Amino acid sequence: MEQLRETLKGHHLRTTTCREDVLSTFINRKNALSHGDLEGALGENYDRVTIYRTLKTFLEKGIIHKVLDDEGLRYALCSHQCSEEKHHHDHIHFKCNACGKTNCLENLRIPNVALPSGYVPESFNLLIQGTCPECLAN
Amino acid sequence: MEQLRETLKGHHLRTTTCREDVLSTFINRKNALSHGDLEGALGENYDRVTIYRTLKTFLEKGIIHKVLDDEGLRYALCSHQCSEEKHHHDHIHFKCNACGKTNCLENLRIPNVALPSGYVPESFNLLIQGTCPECLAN
DNA sequence: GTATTATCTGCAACGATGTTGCAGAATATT
DNA sequence: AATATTCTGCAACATCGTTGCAGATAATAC
Repeated sequence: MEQLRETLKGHHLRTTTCREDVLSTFINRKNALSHGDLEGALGENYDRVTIYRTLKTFLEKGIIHKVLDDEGLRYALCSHQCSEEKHHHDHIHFKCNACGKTNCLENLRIPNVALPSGYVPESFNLLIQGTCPECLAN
Repeated sequence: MEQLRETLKGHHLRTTTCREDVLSTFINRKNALSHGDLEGALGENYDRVTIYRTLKTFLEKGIIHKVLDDEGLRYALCSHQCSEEKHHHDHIHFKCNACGKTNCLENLRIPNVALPSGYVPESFNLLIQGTCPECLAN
């Protein structure tokens, strides 16, 4: 509760109930969420547009980042502290084909790739699909 | 021309002018294309819906595969021979932030990633963003 | 070459997704 | 408590993607 406010203040955002609720939804569910997921969870309390704008704001402020899989666009919390100025961009995301959930594997580094000459890389984004530990156990 | 027909026949598809045109657009432009790109190129000749269905069919038959970047969904030719039964899934895509084009780096392998225990990977998809050789030269 | 069958295409309508402008509401500041 | 700032909800719109159906086209059989 109090922590949510801290996060918002730390990114120079006013604390509103919508922002608190969106943020806590990201924290409670641990996987990446689409706009639709959030609308499903909070849609009765807030307007679709407000949720879109909240996501956009969180993106710009570096609170969340985009996650892409074969189904489309989702968002996940940035655990490395990102800010408006400096985004930490390299991510590995794992999507489970059984439960459909996608999450961010925080502590892994993407190994170096030997690109053909002339290609100058700036950011890397690796999506691995397979089976997650929870689904493997069942 | 003749080659297009061969490709279509090889995937058990009827040769229609729309399919030939979509396929040759993929071959001529070498980068990944969105539905909008194809609509821009062929939209005066074919209905939007037909282009959507052509893409869907090509996907199912393993002629093209999805390419995702931060802007959305595109498609690129499968150069490794994919079929309806067996798709070759591991890809490295490079998106140039200068010209905006995305293409598939065919001959690279994605290096192994040491996943936490319990994660069973099936396919890998790496998106690298940066500057491409053409834009670097200019 | 013509008839038959299977498939593809265009049209219309619809649903989902995402954006913009603006007035009123809520927050932070004094 | 008053003010300035910024958020939110509403309405309207633009884009993207899907479905049903009738007519057109391609492959097959004759």
